Amino acid sequence: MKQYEHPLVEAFDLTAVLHALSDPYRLSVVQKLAEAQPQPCGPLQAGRPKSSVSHHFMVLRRAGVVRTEVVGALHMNSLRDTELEQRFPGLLSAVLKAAQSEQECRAG
Amino acid sequence: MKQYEHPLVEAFDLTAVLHALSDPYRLSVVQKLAEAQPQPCGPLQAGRPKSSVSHHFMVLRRAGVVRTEVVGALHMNSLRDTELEQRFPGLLSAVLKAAQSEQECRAG
DNA sequence: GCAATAGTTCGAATATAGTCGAACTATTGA
DNA sequence: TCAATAGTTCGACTATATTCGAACTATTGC
Repeated sequence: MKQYEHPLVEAFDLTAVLHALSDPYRLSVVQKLAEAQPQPCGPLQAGRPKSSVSHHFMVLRRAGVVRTEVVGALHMNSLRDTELEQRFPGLLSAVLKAAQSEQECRAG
Repeated sequence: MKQYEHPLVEAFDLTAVLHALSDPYRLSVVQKLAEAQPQPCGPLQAGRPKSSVSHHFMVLRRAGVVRTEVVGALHMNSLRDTELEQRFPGLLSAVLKAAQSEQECRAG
């Protein structure tokens, strides 16, 4: 039951966080995690091949956006929202609000 | 004195904005514009070749982060901060605060 | 132990981004 | 008109990201 490495809050890099959030699939994952935490990768696959999903989770983890805990056979993902809020106050919530308002705009 | 095209606020794309802000040089440009607006490209070059600077300003413009007005021989750049605030409230200010706090952290 | 499930890793292919010099356009000021 | 300045555009190159299938590891439940 080996666990993942996650960067410390002090080591968060703003451009890495912004880059992690700048991909549509990864942003959708973050939105879904914001609604229900933690979640394994499965329900977040959205039809992609597993290797692609795995890659995107790695990007999110390395940026400090997501924490993954291995629980039995499942890799449970959650947002590092309090840590992000501590390091970059207001950033994640602004992005989540923006993402939601954008979706509502597109919906009409 | 031909002017540039800029996307309408309604056409702003969140992932494009995040991507525009996720590059260290572009983020530094945004920070400098936040301190003094408008500014031509020259003082923001930071030692880069002009073609590279031009490319980054194009990315910022296309995302809606920056507006460029041609004034004589100068291309004056300013942040579209009120428009960004209107479309994605709190986003730009959170990014700017984060960028500044990160710099202060690194400085010690 | 064995099949099924969850997810990673590898490797190769493709796509997107960034970099830079050189040639170009537009404007200014002499 | 001419030289100088500001910035763009082009094209080639490099670097980084993304995608995907296939092989792999770990865990569960039977």
